[in-house]
Amino acid sequence: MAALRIATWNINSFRLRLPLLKELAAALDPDVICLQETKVPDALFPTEAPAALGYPFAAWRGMKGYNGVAILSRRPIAVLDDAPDWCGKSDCRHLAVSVDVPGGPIELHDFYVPAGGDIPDREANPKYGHKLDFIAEARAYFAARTDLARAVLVGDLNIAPLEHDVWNHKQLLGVVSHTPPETTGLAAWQAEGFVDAVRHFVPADEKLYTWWSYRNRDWRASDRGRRLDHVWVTPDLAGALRRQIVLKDARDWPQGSDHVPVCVELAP
DNA sequence: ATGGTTGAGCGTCAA
Repeated sequence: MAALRIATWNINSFRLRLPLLKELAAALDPDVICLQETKVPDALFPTEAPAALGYPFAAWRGMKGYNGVAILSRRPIAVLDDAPDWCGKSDCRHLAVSVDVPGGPIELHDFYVPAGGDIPDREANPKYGHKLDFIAEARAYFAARTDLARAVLVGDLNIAPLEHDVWNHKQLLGVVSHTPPETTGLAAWQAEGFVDAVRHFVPADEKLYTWWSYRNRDWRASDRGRRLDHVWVTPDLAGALRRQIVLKDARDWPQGSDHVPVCVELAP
């Protein structure tokens, strides 16, 4: 096959924004779509929807109210069920599949890392502690995966790791998503076997965001964004990277998510 | 420093 396009999007309610998935498919023509914050319990998942969109292979892991991940694919997938129950919470933040690709299967991980609350202090805010623990567990998991190859990791990692992944580095050093414990933790996780597929194309000194808060009156004018959504690949796939797309226009879709889709094309 | 907005699902909680 010529190319494999993998998109990731925090959809912030699968059922509410199901119509926008058609826009996403039209704009990016992805072979695989990884979603986060589906906010739909498995029993209520619209099981016919993925095929109707042109993605006959799909897997989902959801719960009531919060979290939830899903993967829609044009190519056959098989769920990999041997990953840990992260932080022992069974909270539907991770889904891993093997994607059937002519050059050999690709191991694909879809993550929704805890947002971590508002106060960057483990004692005052357990949600921040949970976030740091989650990152440490993920790092340890991939450190133990000495067999890892042809793998792609995507998702809303809820951390903007680089200085130019936020609109104001100094001002955000104390804001959850850009604090040093988070950014160093994420870098350590990535260093266990991945390269940043988007920064592979976009220089580190160039501002790049994937999320703009709902709380700004004019998100484009204020442009107080953060790069929270990521695509990583194992080094053996780095040479197969062809391009990246951050679909910024999706932030203006009617009743859109506060995150925009990120897409990477590979020639695996 | 604060508040600003959105979604799930009907209380507020989470983001």
